[in-house]
Amino acid sequence: MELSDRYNSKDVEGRIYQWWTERGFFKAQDKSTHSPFSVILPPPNVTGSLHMGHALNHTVQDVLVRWKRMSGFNVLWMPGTDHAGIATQSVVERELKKEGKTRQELGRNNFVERTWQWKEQYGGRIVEQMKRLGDSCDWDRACFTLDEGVSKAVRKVFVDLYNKGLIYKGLRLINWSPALESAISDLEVDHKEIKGSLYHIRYPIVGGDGHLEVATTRPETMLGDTAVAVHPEDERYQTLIGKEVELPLSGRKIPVIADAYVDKTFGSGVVKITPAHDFNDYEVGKRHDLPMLNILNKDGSLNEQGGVYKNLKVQEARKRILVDLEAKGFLVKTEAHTHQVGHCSRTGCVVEPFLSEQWFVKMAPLAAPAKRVVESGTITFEPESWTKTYLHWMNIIEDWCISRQLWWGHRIPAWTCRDCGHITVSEMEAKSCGKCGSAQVVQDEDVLDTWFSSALWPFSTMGWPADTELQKTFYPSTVLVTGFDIIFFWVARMIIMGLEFKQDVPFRTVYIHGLIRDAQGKKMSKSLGNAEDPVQLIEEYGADALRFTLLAQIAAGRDLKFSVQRLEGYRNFMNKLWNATRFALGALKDFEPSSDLNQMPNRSEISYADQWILVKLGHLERELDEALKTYRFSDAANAAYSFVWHTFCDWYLEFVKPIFQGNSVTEKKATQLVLAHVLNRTVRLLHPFIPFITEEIYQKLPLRGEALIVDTYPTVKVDKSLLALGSEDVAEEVDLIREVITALRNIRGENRIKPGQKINARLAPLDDKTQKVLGENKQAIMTMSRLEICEITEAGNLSKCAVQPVQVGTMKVDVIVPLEGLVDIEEEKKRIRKTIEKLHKDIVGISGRMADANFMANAPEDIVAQNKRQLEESKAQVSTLEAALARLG
RNA sequence: AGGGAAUUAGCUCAGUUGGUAGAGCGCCACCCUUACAAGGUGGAUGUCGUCGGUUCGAGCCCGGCAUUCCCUACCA
Repeated sequence: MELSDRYNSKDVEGRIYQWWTERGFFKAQDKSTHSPFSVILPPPNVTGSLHMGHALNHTVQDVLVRWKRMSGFNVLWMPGTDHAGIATQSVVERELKKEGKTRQELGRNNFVERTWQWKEQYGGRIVEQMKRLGDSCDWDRACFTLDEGVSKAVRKVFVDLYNKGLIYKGLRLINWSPALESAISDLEVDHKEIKGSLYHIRYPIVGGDGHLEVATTRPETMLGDTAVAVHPEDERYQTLIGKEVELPLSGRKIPVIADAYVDKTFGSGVVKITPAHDFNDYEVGKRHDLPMLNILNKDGSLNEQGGVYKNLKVQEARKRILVDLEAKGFLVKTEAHTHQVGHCSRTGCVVEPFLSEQWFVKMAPLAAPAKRVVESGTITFEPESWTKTYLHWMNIIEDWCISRQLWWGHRIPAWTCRDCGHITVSEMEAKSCGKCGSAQVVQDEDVLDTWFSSALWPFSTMGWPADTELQKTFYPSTVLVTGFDIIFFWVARMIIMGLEFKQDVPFRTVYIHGLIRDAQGKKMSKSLGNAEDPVQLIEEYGADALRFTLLAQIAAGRDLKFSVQRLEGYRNFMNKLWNATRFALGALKDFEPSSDLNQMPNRSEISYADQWILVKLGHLERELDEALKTYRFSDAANAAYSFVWHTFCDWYLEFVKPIFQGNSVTEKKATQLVLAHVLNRTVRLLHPFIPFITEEIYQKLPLRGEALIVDTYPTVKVDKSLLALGSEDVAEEVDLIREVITALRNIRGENRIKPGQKINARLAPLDDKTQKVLGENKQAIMTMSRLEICEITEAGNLSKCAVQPVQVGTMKVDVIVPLEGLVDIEEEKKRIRKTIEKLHKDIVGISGRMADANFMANAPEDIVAQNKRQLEESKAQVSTLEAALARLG
């Protein structure tokens, strides 16, 4: 069983994942004596492919899920995919277009059938990509938002809300996407800054010879003007209020009204009012009972109200109207003007405010309880700062337009009676009118906003409205992990629906992570061409490396910049771990594990280094536990990284080498046992972060259970017997040894002594304890600093010597290297002077403080004592160094 | 306009209760030392944006300012 000297993720990941799946390790129990832990995966669009945002989002969830699974919880990670109304419909329409067909030609039923076929064929792609990343979801429970069960929930919710008067149909001004020929919600509108123009236009006053000058960015909407408005207190126009003006080009007469909405200082202080095509004007129109004149067709062209401009698209009509206005002398001037224009987040087209019959959810009564559960802390946001944003939004929430003029989605369960016009809303197909009994009923053509079904996801996936064991066990879920961009689309609406239909919140904690940006800090997007493909990166660097890169950088709700360079670094980390294992397995070749995995060595038999690594392992376990509990993933990842590389590899394995090469069988056996345990424990600790490599390693360990993924997660509280073998005191002693070795290496390095050249050293301990510790670790010091002779004795003559004082806790030693015949003395003088300078800086600072009566009077005793000690020691070290310097001549 | 966040080494960022600044990458020097050159050892680098306040003591707490970013809402 030879391991290659490079970790090759490609050989490992697919095989391991398949094995986990076959063994059913991801499965949740409907009912269990173990505490539940559940996470609902934000269902990605079936049309989608995995992007870096998913990679980050899923990695976080997988870490939590694996950590809890190993900690003995009954874990459910509920996966699924979203039908994504518009996105999916567009994909299929594009396909049809290639065949020269349209969905209208196909007809609704055939089109929907065709879309299902597309979903069956391609919809699984993103799921496969999720598996590449290592997502340990309970795949057998995977749902799709158009599944029969989920659809049933959707219909029930719709009907219930309708019966409660919380869903209504109404003629309203809504955001209309001409490209989709559908309504979209406020949230689906992106405001972009556009450099446009402000046109000043004359509206002649009826029965007078003057005119009013109106400023507008959208001259074409004047065809739909039903008034002009001035501020009620604007002196300039007092006499005109109540009079009429004539609409240029059409000659239609409209009133001059007064409304406080008008800003006297902007433009001319006169506003044209187009209630059917502007949200503010709509409100003004309602206040003044103005006619609402719709001038647009569904595709964004002008309708018959447009007169000679009929059938022209908005942009074209605008140009023609401007030409005509100019020709007839109505256009006063044109100013450059930048303003915000709404764009459809799906198609990018300019959104038109459009008067149309739509279905709405009345939000105010539903939002109130959803606000309270956050205010009261029943649901907490992590990081907490999002609470404010959430509450702010809930305060200004408007009714939610839920109907879409699409074919792909949940069709609205409402039937209109041809005879009496009554609307029958029903979970089952309505065969007759609920009022007059007529059989002439037709179902509403529209489908529901995709987010409507998403809002029910936390319980619709668990079998609701049926009363299932699954819901009893796992609802509410424990934590929801998502980006801030869908707090309002999704999180808020899930809270609302959960409270309304389950009488309980859908989750306890909302963990919000940031966005992934490129190395320059730009948002990753396909159109910018800077989007990294996670699947490609997994191919090249491995899923573990990618996961670790994301985890190491994720800081509470802040965006993170992704760079391949960093990914490479963590790929190297995987390799480091792999090679450490390779070494350890070599050292454990003749290791005979006891049948009892819990068998521990005797404390008296294990080495200093063994005790030290166990102490450090305990520290790591405490750090990881703390970090994971508080969602500090980067802290966790960094602690793990540092332990593996800088504690385990750099020091422990080096300390242990002489033992394995030595003659003491007892010592060797004890160290083997410790090494085997430490390695086992390390991969268990790292598994949630880097599941593949750790499972692969685990399967090769002499000490192991059946599968790492279901082994227990180590904490300082469980399996205490191993960690109890470490002693903090001994660990400090090993830290002294490390410092001594570092001092010797420093002397070598700075004096340019060749790594291969052995040198002699004198260690002058300044107390008995240090003397003993040095004596017992002499071999390690000699090996790791490449010494020929190592004397532990008093300092003696310092002539022609490099000197470095070392101190850890109360232990102190001067590290001395005779340099006779070795090096340029000047180099060593420089080195010593540098150290003295550093110490001097300390001394000046501390002496200043000690001389300050205020400090002495107010600072706590231990701080004063610490300063005092530090000062004395620094002074002592300086005098040693100065003596050495003097002897160097 | 309102709200939020950020400003620490060349770059990306940690720094959880105030007690003399850390990591990774990059950089410099030396080394293919039998786990790993995707490696080892050593080294250099910071008036912690700015001004003031609280404190014996501030990267951290408070206030002002500057710059940058994000969100929400909009001026026709």
